[in-house]
Amino acid sequence: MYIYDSVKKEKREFIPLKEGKVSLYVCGPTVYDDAHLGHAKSALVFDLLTRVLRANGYDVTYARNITDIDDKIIKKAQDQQKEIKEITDFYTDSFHAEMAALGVKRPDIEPKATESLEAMFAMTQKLIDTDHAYRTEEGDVYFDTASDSEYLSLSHRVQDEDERQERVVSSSLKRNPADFALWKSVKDDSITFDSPFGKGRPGWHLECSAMIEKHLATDDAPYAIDIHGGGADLLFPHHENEAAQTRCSSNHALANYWMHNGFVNINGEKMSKSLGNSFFLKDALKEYDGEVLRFYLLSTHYRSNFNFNTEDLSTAKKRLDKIYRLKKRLFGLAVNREKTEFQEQLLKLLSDDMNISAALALIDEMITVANETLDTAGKHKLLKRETIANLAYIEELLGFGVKNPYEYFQFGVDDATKEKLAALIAQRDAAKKEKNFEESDRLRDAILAFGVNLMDTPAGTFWEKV
RNA sequence: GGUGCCAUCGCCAAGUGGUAAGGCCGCAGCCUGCAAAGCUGCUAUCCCCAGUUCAAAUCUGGGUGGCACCUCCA
Repeated sequence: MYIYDSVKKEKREFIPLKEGKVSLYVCGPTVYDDAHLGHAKSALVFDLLTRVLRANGYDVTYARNITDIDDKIIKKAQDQQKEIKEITDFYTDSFHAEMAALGVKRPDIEPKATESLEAMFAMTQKLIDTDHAYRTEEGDVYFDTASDSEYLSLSHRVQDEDERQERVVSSSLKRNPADFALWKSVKDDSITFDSPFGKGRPGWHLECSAMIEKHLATDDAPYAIDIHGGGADLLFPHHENEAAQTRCSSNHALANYWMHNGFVNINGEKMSKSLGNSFFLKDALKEYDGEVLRFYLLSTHYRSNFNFNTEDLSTAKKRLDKIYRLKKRLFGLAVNREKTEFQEQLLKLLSDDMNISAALALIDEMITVANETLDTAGKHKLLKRETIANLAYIEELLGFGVKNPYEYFQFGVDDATKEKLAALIAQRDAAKKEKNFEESDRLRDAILAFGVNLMDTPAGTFWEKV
């Protein structure tokens, strides 16, 4: 297994801290709004990673947090006059539902900030005790970046001279502009949490470090966890700060490997609230099968920036369709788990920093060979058995082709339409039988008008939603 | 301004020193009553310039063009 380490900036052979085991932590969503395609990309990438690691025999513990304390959440709660929990539960539930639609498996651990406050207090206290953090007159607790000689070693940033020299600006009582909050004191009567440092809210960066210590870290290793992942934008400052907190409050560095997934843009532009081009998953899932979105978002290497557009999406669907059509040809035959050369090669390609393009090329090749053989020698027992095993392997490793192939091709078609189509097809079959091709072609046009494709096969006539 | 990433067929996209994967689109053909699906065949010398090398898309230097991050952000 090889992984590109985005901190060391090179592809490295993956060697776990503990033989046979992998601890993985990924920064999850802040649940104050609906998830967009970027959240989906990140979740999909690390879902694939865990599948590949497990296929390689590793015992993986995968944690992805839910940030349920945040100024934006609090603001929304205040605006809508709701309890903070009402907001976070709502968006957490929809996040889970949408991830399920994408075939993203639930992480083993899903820690929430609200359930990890004690761990955050402990870490903050430790940092204060060791002079890596300080309290201001206003009651805030800041991490003292100057106290960490390795600060910025993660993102390889060079601290600006002016920035370093800059003195405390107006309201802030920070010693250094780069210092970040571990605990933000809140004096008004808005939503706060009690802590040994007074009423307030925890800093965002603190949450991940504390959760990792609480749920995943092993003390006798040089790193708390094997792999830390997240979106490319999190490297600085979020991960930099996380790493600093952990380094200064424990006897280990945070993570041995760092993985950052590329961004999803819409028509060449970054998704953002201000541009008004955020593409929410809930909207995408109304129009497209979750598995099509999964296939599309995973079809480009995880580190590349991804330019979402509907043309490429439909191209991706056509590629996924091929898997399902082959599945249709073998529908009803007994599933088996026979090991094949193809499976070995597929895993090898995905184990090379998740080379999805090479993996998909291999799959297409397998499909073509299978179709070709089925065309010419329909009774090929061994090939059928192996192909079924290969498709099952693709389902497990990549999560592609997991649905019933007939239902897959009926996405978004209501029952009334299905009945109409069935009736029209029956009429057309009858006309064909009488060799009344004028009538059968007329009926075909009527069927195609429903936005479906028609295909005559030895097993009968079937339609597919285009 | 600082730091970093990228530039491969009409589109998407692998390959990172040994002579260009795959998908979509297109064209021709097989199959089909005709289609659809499936199959076969055809389609690029890798942004520009210079260099290193027996050999470069792949390394080095210089251009040009795009993008990201710089303390809200997957």
